[in-house]
Amino acid sequence: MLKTNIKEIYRETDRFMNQKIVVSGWVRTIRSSKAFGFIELNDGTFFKNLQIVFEDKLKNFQEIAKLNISSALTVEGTLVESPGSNQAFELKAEKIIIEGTSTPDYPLQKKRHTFEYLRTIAHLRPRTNTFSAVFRVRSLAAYAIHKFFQEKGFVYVHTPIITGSDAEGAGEMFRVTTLDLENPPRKEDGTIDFSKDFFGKETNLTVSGQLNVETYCMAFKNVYTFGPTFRAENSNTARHAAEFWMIEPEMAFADLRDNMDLAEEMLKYIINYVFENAPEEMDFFNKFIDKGLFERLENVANSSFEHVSYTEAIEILQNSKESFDYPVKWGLDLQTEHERYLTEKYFKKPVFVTDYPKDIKAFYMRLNDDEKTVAAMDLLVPGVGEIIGGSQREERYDRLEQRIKELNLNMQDYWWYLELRKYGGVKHSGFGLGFERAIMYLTGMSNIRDVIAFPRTAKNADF
RNA sequence: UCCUCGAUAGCUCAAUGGUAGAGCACUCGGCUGUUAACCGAGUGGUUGCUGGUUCGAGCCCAGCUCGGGGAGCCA
Repeated sequence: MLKTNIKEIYRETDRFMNQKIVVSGWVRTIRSSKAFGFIELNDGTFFKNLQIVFEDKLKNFQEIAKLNISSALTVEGTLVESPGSNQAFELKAEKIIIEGTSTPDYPLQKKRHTFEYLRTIAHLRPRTNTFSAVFRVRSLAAYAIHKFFQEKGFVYVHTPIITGSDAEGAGEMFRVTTLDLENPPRKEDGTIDFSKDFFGKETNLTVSGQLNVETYCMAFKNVYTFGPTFRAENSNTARHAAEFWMIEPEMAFADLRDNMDLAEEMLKYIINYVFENAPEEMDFFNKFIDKGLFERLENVANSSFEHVSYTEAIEILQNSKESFDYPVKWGLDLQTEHERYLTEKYFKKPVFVTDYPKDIKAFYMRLNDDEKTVAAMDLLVPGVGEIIGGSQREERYDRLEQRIKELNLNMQDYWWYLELRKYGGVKHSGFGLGFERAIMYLTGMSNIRDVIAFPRTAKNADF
């Protein structure tokens, strides 16, 4: 008797055909008549189910026929060719052991549910086809990212989750404190005395590992972080979460062009890896979630990404016949409608927009020779929008110091960041990839809440 | 946070200001190859919350809560 899982049966069918096997899994649906019935069994190892045929010669036939959905079973039997048209093989049951029962009020029907409803049962939704596919792809994509960087010799750095500085002003932060909020210690002037707090200073959850990872970049040359990130923005969109995962590579001796090449190579690598390792899941997305998915991803995997400077992008937008709600003018940031036009209508593929005006970008980005723009890049992709944001970093001590002053940031907070420029500072570049946005792009899922297991968004931290 | 649409049975949705309905799920019965199985019968409701208008409110008005879509912030 061969104990196996359903993935193996699909992948190595010949090895199991006409053999006695044992599988354990959960009931997705039961169809029964007087003397026989069919069970769709899913054991979690594979997207597809295994059809079980059971007949009334089983001692517990009546009991099996009445099982509720999601009951857990161990089935012994022989794998045989199936006369049905929807599956090549099926398991003819000789013994069925009920491992765990379910009840009639099981909230998941055999019918389609809305994603909104499934969010209210986040503990059960991984049992649905869609979430089974999304979260297997998510796992594979995470592995592909590590594989990609490790194969290139990048060192994985775990940057801190709790931070003592407002790293880059990248957004509102979540406070970390052990102070009694009802009655916090106060200084003589009435303000809260954070020297009494756990760390002896104000601390928050990180909004980016970038500044920390740059320190390891100057020691290991090529590094990356991959971890949770927190933004306390009151964002109510399908693309924002308060807790999300971000990949941030950083390369020494690399300019903006090297940076973009890495981003492009990485995205293509992930796409190819997922296609190779989750073909059934990708098929499902293409059929039921986003009918243009294959075409789009194949287009991306097989073509070169576009490159356009911010200044050129402004000209393209100004010369277009589109009527935009927001003004297009050099110096103003691109609006979502502008980004969509560029990537979805004009280029119809991923496009890097580079060299933005310095006033709309972060302090650490390298000032270009024109003194007006910085070596920044955003990667825009059809359907999702901005998926990557990166830059070549300002490696010149005096320039960086000047930018910190100009923006009225506290120089003291950046002393160690500045010292990287003092002791063998070299040109270096990096970017941030929003992991959930990458998963949305890979699967065609349109809401970030449906590509992260337990989404944390404004007014929602259930489960 | 702003704009906009919405909230009715377990789920997905109907219902001119005048008796709250369907499909699916569920329960019972039938069915010897099903594929969201099929056929018959049955159970199931404080119409999101609070207040108002009206002889009468699921429907009209106000506020609130939550959700969808769009925008801002960004990844």
